[in-house]
Amino acid sequence: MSPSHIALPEVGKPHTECCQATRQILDRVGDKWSLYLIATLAPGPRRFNELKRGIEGISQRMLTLTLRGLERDGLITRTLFPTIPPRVDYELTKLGHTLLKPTMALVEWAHENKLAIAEAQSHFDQQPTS
Amino acid sequence: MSPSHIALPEVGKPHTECCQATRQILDRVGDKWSLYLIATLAPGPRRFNELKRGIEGISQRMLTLTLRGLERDGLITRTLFPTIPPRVDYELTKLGHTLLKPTMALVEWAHENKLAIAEAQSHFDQQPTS
DNA sequence: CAGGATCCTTTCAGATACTG
DNA sequence: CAGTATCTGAAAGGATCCTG
Repeated sequence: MSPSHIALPEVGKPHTECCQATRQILDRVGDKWSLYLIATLAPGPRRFNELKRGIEGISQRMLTLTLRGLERDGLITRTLFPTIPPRVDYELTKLGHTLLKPTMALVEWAHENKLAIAEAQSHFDQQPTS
Repeated sequence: MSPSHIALPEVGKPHTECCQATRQILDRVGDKWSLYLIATLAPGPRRFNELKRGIEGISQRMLTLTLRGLERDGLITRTLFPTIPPRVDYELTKLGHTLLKPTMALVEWAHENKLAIAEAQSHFDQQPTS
């Protein structure tokens, strides 16, 4: 209910509500396959089996579920061509494209800092089990 | 024994590789509690029970695990004061602070588009089960 | 105070078989 | 081709008890 323009509150404030919207997005963007799909769809529309072949390792089930989730959030569209055999195109919506930008910012951050992170990890893992 | 490093099969697309490193980050940032912790730690160091009280709903177990993960990634530091009773301060590292910026971009995106998303969702949920 | 160890329930995700 | 339905093992996560 609070019309907060700041999504991440301070300690002590009931921030469950304002963070909830963000968590939804991050759950979506950060889940196992959504990012791959968004990236794969960035250049243009793709068909179901194109995606399945393009994203190796994804199961049919997870591809379907992830596509449904993205579609439900309005990030992609699903277009059915009632031909025989049927053809379905998936494509990023405008909303999906706007998500691309902040997502890529995070991608760049990850790329720029992955060495530092890997270093921190291996250093942490070498710590004696105190 | 098992392949400890993620070896995503070659797809022929360069973005696959960058997504793999990114997925690690997004897994971290997008998991259930990390964002709350990073946000809560943004203003300054906090103690264990401060965090526990400040982030309503988090269990002790998940707080500990999430803190360990963030520490392992070099995003926060853990400082033990060997007093009695003991005191532990958690604080964002420089790396952690740099993550704040791209994260906030995503947070803002989420905030700006949550209405559109909610709308898309309710519209999707009203679709006849065809 | 700041956790570690354990149990136990829920959820996730892969494999498989079937359909318009 | 583009899915749906079901089963099952794996993993996440909460609750609880115990410790330096």
